[in-house]
Amino acid sequence: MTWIYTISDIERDTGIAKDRLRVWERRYGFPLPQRDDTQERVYDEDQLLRLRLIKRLLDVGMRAGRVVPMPLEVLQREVESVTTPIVARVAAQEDQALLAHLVSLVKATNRRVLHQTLMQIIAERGLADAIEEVIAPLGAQVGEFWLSGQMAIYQEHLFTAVVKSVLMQAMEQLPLQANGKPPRVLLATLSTERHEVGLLMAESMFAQAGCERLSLGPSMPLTEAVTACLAVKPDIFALSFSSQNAPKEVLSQLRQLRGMLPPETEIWVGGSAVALRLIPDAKVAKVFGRAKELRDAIEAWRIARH
Amino acid sequence: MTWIYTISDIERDTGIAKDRLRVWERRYGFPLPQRDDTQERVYDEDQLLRLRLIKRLLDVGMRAGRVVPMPLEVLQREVESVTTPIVARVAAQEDQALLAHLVSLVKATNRRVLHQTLMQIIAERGLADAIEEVIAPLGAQVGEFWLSGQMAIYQEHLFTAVVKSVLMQAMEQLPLQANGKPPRVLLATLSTERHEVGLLMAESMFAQAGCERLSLGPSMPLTEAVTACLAVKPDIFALSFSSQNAPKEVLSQLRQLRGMLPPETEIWVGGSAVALRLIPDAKVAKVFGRAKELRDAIEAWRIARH
DNA sequence: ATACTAACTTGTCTTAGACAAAAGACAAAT
DNA sequence: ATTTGTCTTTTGTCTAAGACAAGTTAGTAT
Repeated sequence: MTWIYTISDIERDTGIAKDRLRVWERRYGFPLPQRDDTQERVYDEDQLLRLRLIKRLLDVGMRAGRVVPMPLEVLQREVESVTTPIVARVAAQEDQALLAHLVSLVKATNRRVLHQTLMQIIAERGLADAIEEVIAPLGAQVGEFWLSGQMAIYQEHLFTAVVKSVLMQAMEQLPLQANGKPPRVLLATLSTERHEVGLLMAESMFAQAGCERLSLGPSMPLTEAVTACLAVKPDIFALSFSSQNAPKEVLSQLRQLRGMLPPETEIWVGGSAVALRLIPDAKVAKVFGRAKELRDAIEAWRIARH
Repeated sequence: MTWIYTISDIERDTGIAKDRLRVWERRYGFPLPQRDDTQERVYDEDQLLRLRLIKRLLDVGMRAGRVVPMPLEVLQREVESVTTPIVARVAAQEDQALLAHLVSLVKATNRRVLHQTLMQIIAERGLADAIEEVIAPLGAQVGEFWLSGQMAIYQEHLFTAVVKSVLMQAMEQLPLQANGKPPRVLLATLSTERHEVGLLMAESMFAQAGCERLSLGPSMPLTEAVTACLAVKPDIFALSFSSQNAPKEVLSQLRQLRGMLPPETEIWVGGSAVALRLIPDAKVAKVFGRAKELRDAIEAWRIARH
């Protein structure tokens, strides 16, 4: 079965605005969709696939003029060279077999066994290490498979659903005595961000450290996040940005936030958004690349403040 | 503090496309935003509030030409007359005090007590009744408060986060022997839908009935939902549509689905979308207005098939 | 090397016109 | 009294090309 898509479909799927698609067509000659009987654009599967890859490369900071005209094979090579090192980096050698097994569970849509296996890994290694060593790398790998067309979207959704459920369950099962300690943390994701898993992983790290936490969930408008922060007055406002976010958007939002929040509220950010690597110093926000840094930082905060 | 908004901000917040905002301005004279130094539209808080109410009325089927020019007070009256009966209907008299208490917990952002109270209610009444009698009505009430400006968005997000966590926890705690029975159910929300809670409530009902279930989570593209369904081959494909969905969009998606799925796969839909009330017969999909109907339908399915 | 300016890139806004699909109105037929 | 068919109006979304600001790169001067 081969599908065709309207410009709205393409916008919804890729997150590339209609205006942007039209102007690429005008400037770079791609995508050049067919037209239907009323002269409206009709895109095909190949173009959608290419556009997904293009979006990924733009998200890591490449420029449209270079990326948009690339043929499919070049795009695939570039995307692979961008994502593979990340996956290789995050997973330790001895866990590669485990990861391969988990990936096969995702591909087999075996929800129950996947859930059980992950819960068991958490029980063995502890929540923080399980996230750092297994769940986060697995997420990166699933994302890569989806992007390269080796995994259907529904399998990726299934994986996300299982991880959400596992993390929530694990947080509830943490020993109660480890609860309610400072710092008080408010967690959220800003309005453009729809990926909830990164936020849940961060929340899990705070939960394991016994912090008093309040998660607003995904997609808070910036102004509302400020309102929430002024009402809740947390010690730390923690945000997660996935690689789907445009770098300039991320930086501008963070700068706005820093300006609107009282200086005693620290802003901590994490996630795979490239923009985070560009944040110059700790004046705007504290950036976390790996889960373990977060654990250390909570420790450091407690020593500094108490 | 008073904020101003660009046309992009308004689109993100209300879900009304830029084109639509511009054409309303041309045709109905509202919203008539200020212009900044480069002649770009600048909207204010009042206009945003009015547009939110307008969106709600359009979602229940009113026409733009009538609704868009309405002054604020009329809009508020209309919205109230549309939502109040729903809230009044779903909550039993004896639970009104409990609901008021829960609402006050949401307003006080008291996550922990809200979570505990809801878990306790589930323990007392069972998952299905707790949803039907308390959680669903509470959700309707929170939504109404948000819409009328009596509750901040972050409080609504907080409520959503707590409900998600409570339902997931409750599902995990269900007795194991009640698991894995037919019908096999695949759950999802289509691409335009971002509200996950309705889906979780449905999943909870299936879980309590012991069904083997697989949730794909929110925002599946239609074509991918079909792919998933063909791969998983469930007895029932369950979908949730919130009132945010445009009626014609919902109906068209359901008709497409019915055409693409094998006839032995039943389509069950629920949620507050108005379009669902328009579905003529059971040929396209089975519609559920209340949680209890779902329980009966599962029972009926089992009797019919086994 | 560093800093400053100039040129280029790129996304998003602008305009106004066209049109298809949905909804409403209304008459004719059952 | 309800249904059916046709005509009109409403409404959202598409189209085009131009403008421009913010970001990036390149080139020159210090």
